[in-house]
Amino acid sequence: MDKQLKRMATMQRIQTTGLEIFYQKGYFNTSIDDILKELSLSKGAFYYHFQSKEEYFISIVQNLLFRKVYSSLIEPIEGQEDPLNKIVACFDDALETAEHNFLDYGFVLSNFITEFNGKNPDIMNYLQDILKVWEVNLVTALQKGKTDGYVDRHIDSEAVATYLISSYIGIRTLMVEGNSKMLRYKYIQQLRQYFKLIEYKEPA
Amino acid sequence: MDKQLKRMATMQRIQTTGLEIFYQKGYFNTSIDDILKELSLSKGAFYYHFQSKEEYFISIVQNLLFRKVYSSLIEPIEGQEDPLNKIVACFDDALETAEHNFLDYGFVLSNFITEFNGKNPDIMNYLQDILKVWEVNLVTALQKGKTDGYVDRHIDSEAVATYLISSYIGIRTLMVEGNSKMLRYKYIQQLRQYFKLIEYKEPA
DNA sequence: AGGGTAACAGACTGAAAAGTCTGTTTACCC
DNA sequence: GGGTAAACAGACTTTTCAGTCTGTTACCCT
Repeated sequence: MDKQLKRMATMQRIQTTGLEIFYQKGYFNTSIDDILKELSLSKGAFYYHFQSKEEYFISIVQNLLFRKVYSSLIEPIEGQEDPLNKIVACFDDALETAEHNFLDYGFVLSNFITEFNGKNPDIMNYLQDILKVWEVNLVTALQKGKTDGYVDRHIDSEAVATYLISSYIGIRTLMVEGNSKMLRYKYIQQLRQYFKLIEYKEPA
Repeated sequence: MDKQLKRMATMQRIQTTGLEIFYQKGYFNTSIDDILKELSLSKGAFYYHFQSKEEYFISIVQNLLFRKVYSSLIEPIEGQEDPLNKIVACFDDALETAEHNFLDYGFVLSNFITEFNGKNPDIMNYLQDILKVWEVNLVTALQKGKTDGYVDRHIDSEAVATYLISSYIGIRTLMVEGNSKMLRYKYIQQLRQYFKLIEYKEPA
């Protein structure tokens, strides 16, 4: 195989597996050996490609996590008509993947934010940047919804975006306890209710 | 000092400091030595009172965390008239203490749930029990609100309770990034909006 | 007052984990 | 096909940490 390609492939492999295990066990509770065992790879290989555990984790955040959050939670809404329904559909999709124990990257993100809060400001910045992109994009979608006649002009888009993200993070935290199907159903139900307040009303 | 009292006092001291440091640094990232250094106490003293780090943590959850969650988030609502306004006031209070970097126990709880998820089922049970008590109590308050004429009879109390807890946990996760005053304001604003849907409406 | 036990001190042990270093294999180039 | 550097293997070092163990102090009871 081409060496450049091989290098890329190996790094990808190490990062992908790392994200899964860091998510499952937490950063501080996961050893490099845990990941290498899963990969049947040696220490030498790892430290050939990455300088340290921290630099390795940051590369995962930037390369994998950011892109995944973008493609699963931002792109499906970006530039679309009818933002409210798109948001509901997008959140519901993400929660469904979470139900089947796959990675739900919005939650992975908030999980890491919780873990690194107050412990590693450097990593926190990278994580919060993703959160900001998400928030900015929701605000943009809501504003566009106003001009397109889908969203009530009087609402505070930033407040709504904040409320949306917080409720999403919260419901995913609750979903870890198991009864996730019911929780998802209840959550989406209440989200639709909430959106009734926000949607454009025909002027009387 | 009476020996029994001294024993209680020392254990309390160890537990209180432990909760603070575990919250700040995380369970897995905190060593017993960290806590003992803060207390100027020895290993011998610690292991005289507690069997292991795990048993120690569980005692903190049951003795301190449970009671604090109860007194800060459950008791203020329990049995009161006008549950919706009581809930807003209670959440606002808790978020205000969080702003000043004091311990907000609802968040401490969800923090630990995030940290122990998938890692320690035993501890998870103790944590989720607290969450259940919180939820049950909100449901009860909402139901009582229905009979007392404060809450719309058509709402799904369990769904609302779930939504409340999740949004609270979520907003606290977001508040770690600093701009907490604004976040709190936006959150409470949207919460009031949401409650307009739920409150009792005079029959036409 | 002094024996006994609870409460505590702190050195020690063993395991785990991040990172290093030296040696080996594999792929590319001439 | 042999030289070279990239890619990897794995033993080793150093630190950290949970838990142990032996010794010491403080308090209580008779």
